[in-house]
Amino acid sequence: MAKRGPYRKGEAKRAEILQAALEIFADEGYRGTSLRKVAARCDLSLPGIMHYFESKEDLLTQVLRVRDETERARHPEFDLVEDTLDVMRQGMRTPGLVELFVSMAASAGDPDHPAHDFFPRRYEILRKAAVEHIQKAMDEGAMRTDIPAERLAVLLLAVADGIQLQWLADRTVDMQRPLADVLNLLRIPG
Amino acid sequence: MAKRGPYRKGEAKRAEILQAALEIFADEGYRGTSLRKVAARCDLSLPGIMHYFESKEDLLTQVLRVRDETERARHPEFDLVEDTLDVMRQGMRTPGLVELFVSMAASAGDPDHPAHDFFPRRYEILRKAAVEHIQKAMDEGAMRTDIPAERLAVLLLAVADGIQLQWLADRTVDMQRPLADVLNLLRIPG
DNA sequence: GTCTATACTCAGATAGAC
DNA sequence: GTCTATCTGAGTATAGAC
Repeated sequence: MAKRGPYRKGEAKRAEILQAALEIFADEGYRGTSLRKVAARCDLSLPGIMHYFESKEDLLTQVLRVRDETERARHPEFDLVEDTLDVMRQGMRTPGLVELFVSMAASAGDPDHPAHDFFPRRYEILRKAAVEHIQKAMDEGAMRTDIPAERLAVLLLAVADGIQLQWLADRTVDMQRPLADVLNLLRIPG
Repeated sequence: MAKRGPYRKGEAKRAEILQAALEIFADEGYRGTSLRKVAARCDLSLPGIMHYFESKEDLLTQVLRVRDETERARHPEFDLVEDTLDVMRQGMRTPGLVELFVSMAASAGDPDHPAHDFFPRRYEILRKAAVEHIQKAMDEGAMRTDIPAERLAVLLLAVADGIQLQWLADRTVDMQRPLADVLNLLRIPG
């Protein structure tokens, strides 16, 4: 399935553009970052970029995908607590990407938005992974079972997302604390 | 302090514009709603609107303010549980406003954004109100005290915001459940 | 003070040459 | 595969009528 010639180069360029976009949004924040800036960093014109992507929103959606994949690669085996906390730490280093994520989440409600499917899928994956680990903790008797694992997963994700919103407004809030707090509430004493 | 003549009319028009904007964003969603549409609904030209507001972002910030005030007016005396749940119900009826809120939260990180102060202030107010009620519940022995009220307030707000993000992606998720779940976790059994 | 008309700027998107 | 040139539509800025 190894591609040859121009195809290979195209894929590489596509990846380069996505990486450039990710860095620029990370560095300069979501607001006021245009595709022309991204183009400049790739030694390309705007149409040069549009050759590889259907639209700006399409490009940004794929930036989110790349970021997720990068994060996933950093965590070969998933650990509910440690990994979630690490994602927060990662976010604190790249506010622009958190802004991008939140902004896209707002627009992706529109069925015509290229990220319209991305978010539900993403939540489904995260929820499923969380449920697994919660269930395991329950089986081990380390976690209370009076609320079903599925509901706890939704709750945990909500805390993780919600604290990021507060953090965007006030960068002094502790992003890790609330997560630790809910987890403690769920832990069976002893 | 009653104003007269043109002043009065100006204030009225300003309010009318904000109301129109609120309705259009509520009805048609955040994405692809332009100020020209808002202008049309007010029988005004675009510059006519800009006479009253510094910029689009300024206008939208004030829409958020109006919405908050409307909500507050619906709840003369604040009740932590019931009111938060009611705000969720309100949001379910107006997804476009939730999108607007989230989108603004993303951009308002920029110090130059007109809503840059709005969000921290808002969170501070909500947190303070929440702390008060949590403290009262603690004093009454109805809520566990092993986590300080201030931290619980942050946690509760995070759940409320976070569940809205999940709901934007998948409108079948239960927005009230997670809130009810954390509150149950905090309640002292018996 | 209220508002329109006009014009300008900059973003993303598109056409077509090379 | 990439550019130049252009288009469209958004927000914005200014001049001036009423």
